[in-house]
Amino acid sequence: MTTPRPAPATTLAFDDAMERVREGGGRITRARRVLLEDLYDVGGRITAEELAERHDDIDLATVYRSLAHFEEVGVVEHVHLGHGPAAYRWSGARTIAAVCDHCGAVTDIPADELDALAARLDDRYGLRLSLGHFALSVHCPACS
Amino acid sequence: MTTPRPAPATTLAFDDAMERVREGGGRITRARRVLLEDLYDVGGRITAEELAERHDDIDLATVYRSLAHFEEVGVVEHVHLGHGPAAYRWSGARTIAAVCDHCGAVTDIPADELDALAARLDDRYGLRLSLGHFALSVHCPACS
DNA sequence: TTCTTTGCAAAATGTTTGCAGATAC
DNA sequence: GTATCTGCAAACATTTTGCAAAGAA
Repeated sequence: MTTPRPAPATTLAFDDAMERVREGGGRITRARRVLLEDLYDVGGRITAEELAERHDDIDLATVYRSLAHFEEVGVVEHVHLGHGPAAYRWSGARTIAAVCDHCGAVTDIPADELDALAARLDDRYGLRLSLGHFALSVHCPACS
Repeated sequence: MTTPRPAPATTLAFDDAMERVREGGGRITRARRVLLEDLYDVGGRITAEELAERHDDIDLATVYRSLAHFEEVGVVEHVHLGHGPAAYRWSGARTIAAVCDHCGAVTDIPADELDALAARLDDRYGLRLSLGHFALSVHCPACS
């Protein structure tokens, strides 16, 4: 089989993110630059603790504070995957997490699978589905 | 004796739940009976801490352990509403929670709004959508 | 210089566990 | 009688906060 070319992982460029961090009233410190680079490079989801482990000159509290600032200016988002710590990733990915209730496996599914639901919720209840902060709970094939 | 209780919107009868608790290898203790009655009567979602507050002769640890046992035998289910504590409710309700990212307001929507999505996820990814343990993240009308 | 951010330690929050005594069966 | 359940206290996991020193603008 041919390996499909990966879709662009994000619509948010690295330099734009830096710009937003600055515009949000924040300073570009070494810790923030390093964390932002790492989040960008990782592409997928990562916990605050994992980030701190990868940069043992950056305190976990600093990681949390940086992530909070990044979220405020919209360059990262976090999701709660059931139990355990929150998972952070670079903004703009067009997938949402489906977490297996049983084994915890995370499957990413294209966000547009939810377009119909989103339209309906908006229509009938005035609710705007928020794709970033949201995980689906499922049973994966292996656990079904 | 069995206290007759008005039936809330669930497909699981109170006596059946008691039976399941017993069949699951569990004993019917005073704490369990009281908690089960309260969960049944409340109908909606409630946190472990709220349950403990309503019954100050029952320790919070006992509440958690009882809830865990109730979940094992399928008479209650819990959902993570974003931040904060998990919320428990009697099994069998056919609604799912939509939590406002911004203000935390919870709107219950009929579970069948998700039937189409569930069918599609099963079809395309082999994932079985799990309605119990699952909250949608939204912006409510007031916060939009 | 001035205001923000950092590291460290401590607190806050939500949940789980160990243990000795109480209770259901 | 005996295995399970309970209360209490302590541990645990994740996240937040206070504060003095370091760093960005």
